[in-house]
Amino acid sequence: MNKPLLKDRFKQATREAILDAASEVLSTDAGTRVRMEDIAASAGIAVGTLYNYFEDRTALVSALLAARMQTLFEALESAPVLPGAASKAVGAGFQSELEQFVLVIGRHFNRNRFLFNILLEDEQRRGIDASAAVRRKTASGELHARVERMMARGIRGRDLQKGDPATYAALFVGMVKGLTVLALSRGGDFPSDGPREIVRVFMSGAGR
Amino acid sequence: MNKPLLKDRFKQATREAILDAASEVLSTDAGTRVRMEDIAASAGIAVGTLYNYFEDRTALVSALLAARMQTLFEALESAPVLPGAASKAVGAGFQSELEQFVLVIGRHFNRNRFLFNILLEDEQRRGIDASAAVRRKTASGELHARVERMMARGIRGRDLQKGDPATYAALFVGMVKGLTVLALSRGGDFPSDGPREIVRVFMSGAGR
Amino acid sequence: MNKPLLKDRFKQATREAILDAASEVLSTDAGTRVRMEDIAASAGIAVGTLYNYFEDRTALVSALLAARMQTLFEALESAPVLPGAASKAVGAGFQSELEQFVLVIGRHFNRNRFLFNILLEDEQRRGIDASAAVRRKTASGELHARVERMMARGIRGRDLQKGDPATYAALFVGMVKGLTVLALSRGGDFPSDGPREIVRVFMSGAGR
Amino acid sequence: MNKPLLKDRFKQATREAILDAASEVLSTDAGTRVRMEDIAASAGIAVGTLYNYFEDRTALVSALLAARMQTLFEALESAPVLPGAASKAVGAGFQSELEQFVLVIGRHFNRNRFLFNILLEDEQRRGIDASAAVRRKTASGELHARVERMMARGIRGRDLQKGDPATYAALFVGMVKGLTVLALSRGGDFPSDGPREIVRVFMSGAGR
DNA sequence: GATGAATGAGGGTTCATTCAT
DNA sequence: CATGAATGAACCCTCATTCAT
Repeated sequence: MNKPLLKDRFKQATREAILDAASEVLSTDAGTRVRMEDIAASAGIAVGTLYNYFEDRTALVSALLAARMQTLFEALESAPVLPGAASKAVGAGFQSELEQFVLVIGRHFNRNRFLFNILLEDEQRRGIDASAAVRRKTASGELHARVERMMARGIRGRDLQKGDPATYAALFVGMVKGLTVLALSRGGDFPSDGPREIVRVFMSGAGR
Repeated sequence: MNKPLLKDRFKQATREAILDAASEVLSTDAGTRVRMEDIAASAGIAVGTLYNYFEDRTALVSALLAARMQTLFEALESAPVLPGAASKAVGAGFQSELEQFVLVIGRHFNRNRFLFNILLEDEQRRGIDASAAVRRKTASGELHARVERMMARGIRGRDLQKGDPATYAALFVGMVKGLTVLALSRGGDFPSDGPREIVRVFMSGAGR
Repeated sequence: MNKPLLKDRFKQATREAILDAASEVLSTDAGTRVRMEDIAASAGIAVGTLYNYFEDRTALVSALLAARMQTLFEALESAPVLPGAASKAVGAGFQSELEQFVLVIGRHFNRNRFLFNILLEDEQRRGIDASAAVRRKTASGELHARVERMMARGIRGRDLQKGDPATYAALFVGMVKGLTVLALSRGGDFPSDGPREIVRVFMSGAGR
Repeated sequence: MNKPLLKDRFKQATREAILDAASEVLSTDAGTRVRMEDIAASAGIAVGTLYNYFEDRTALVSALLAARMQTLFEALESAPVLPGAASKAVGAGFQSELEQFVLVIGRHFNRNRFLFNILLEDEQRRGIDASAAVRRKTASGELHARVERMMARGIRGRDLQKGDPATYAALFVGMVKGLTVLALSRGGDFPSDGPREIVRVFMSGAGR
């Protein structure tokens, strides 16, 4: 009998519907503190129901963030090597990896504008408890850690000049965010040539 | 008669004292919602008095942001050319300008951690009304505009490769923010070699 | 055909199981607000089912109280005369009756601690509508009425001095409750020598 | 300058006005859970104001109870010896003390019907944490302790037969409550001959 | 009839803003 | 002009009750 299974599936679906609704409201009313009632309305359910799926407001927001980051991480994981990336040019592999990374993130941001808001909130909160353990748990902390590993690999593989991987990661992620902010402020999507631009500047510089 | 002048001066001083207090609590209790009462307490005055100087909470925060950005802009304006910057190397002038820029911003962030939080909030709100006019009025918008002008100059002066000045600005500012976030998360100050690192990567790239 | 009879019997059994469960949680979590869900969980059924057996929360609690009082009243009714009570001493019969009464009540309280809580709630509600008719319907009102009849009998039978039977009843019941509260506060049972003590003081006084 | 003093006095007066209002509502809507909004309305102030004087709902109710018990205890303390109490009859002093005690309590209950409700709530809560330390802190616990001391004194002074002072106290307080409940149910005041009746029965018994 | 998720009115609490002193 | 208590709209959360399965 698979009844319980079906139920679980339904429950899971509802959870996700709620998260989608929350995402929706968070994207629309960016910057304003979103009320539980709005999330419920957006999901087409009653306030009380929210509490059948999430302990409280904080739990809901955390779950939303975690879910979206989870998706992002999976996308990053399964990113196919860029066509033509298996080029012979020195460092082509690493550059492709970086471009792929930015591409996936850009796409993700396009679909989850709210994510950006949450991520920023996340960073603000950083000041409060900045222990490494806590940092790792935050979404942006985890993202940073991944990039840092990539950078360390780049250094080891002689694709990058020697330097602090964390600093490289910070600069690189900063560029991605910078371009995202620009896109947001222009009301458009993350530009399609963004990945190439970022990687070009990051690897070879903007100077002549 | 200069009485009104004195009064105005006093009034101005009080305004600034309030802004300092607000800055203080906003930096300290970053991430937690700061109440008007907290700001008043930090300034050593009564809540009601706040409203004699600022229309409402939003006005106060905006004024704080504007004041600090004003200071920042003045500092950027009056930034002395770096010693030895008048070097003969091609592009040295532009690079110095960039380094100087980052240096001043870094210093500023060290003194106004709260600024970072506010700036982030600022960006979040962007989504709501992203018209260029509005954008220009926001603090980070103005900052971006300045950098964009710098980049345009760099392109014209052949210090930078051809490209979209806004994009260059976004990447550059992004790097600065990235390093700031890293510093915050490490609980330290903006690194003293930050300016050089950023400009190096931005101009020449991190690749080999 | 006796099917409906069986059904009724089953229904009655379920009702009682629910009341037992309610009694259980009300005794355990005395003082804390007991939720319908708690009662259902304790009974091992679903919340919705509760409403198949009782109109609403109030009805359930009332039924519980009524059932237990019913049991108490039956126990009082069928109380066997105390062994050796048929003594020759003047008033021995009446005293025995009182002792028996307290004994049965004490036993009952030991098994239904919750009862005490409910009874107290009951009294609180008294203030709202204190008409005699209503009073008679409440559990403690009925209890009081019974004691009052006993006292009236005592007066007629010259076991008690002349006086207001209701007042005698109030004092007597008050003593029983007093000893119960003491037992509860000590975390123990109603003391086995309680009946004798109460009747001794009530009949002969504590003075020398 | 006595301004702060005046202010404190005003603040204190407001606190008491709030407590009076709460008392009023608690007496009127006996048995129903009283809402903060009702207390505020009854006090003629806004909800928010309540929180300027009391931490939260619990604090308010506790303060009310404590204040009223405080008044009661002071009344008990300062109770004048009953006229004619200095009689020569053996035990007259002790009996007077008891009567005086009941008289004061009865009067108090007449003015603070709500108190009764709270006290009962108090007892219900007893079951949860019945440690002696906690018990002493509750209002009814303190009342009981006082009576117990009186009883111990009575035993030592040979006014009472030997026995457990706590038990005597429980029986005595029970009688007082019993008579109070009777009065409440009749919608009247604590009877003026109540003290005499109670003490008569307690000391000499109701039997012939 | 049993189930338990959905409902939504209701209650406690917070805090930006006002205004009498 | 400063003060800070008063205000009350707004928000989060609970839980008795309903109803589709």
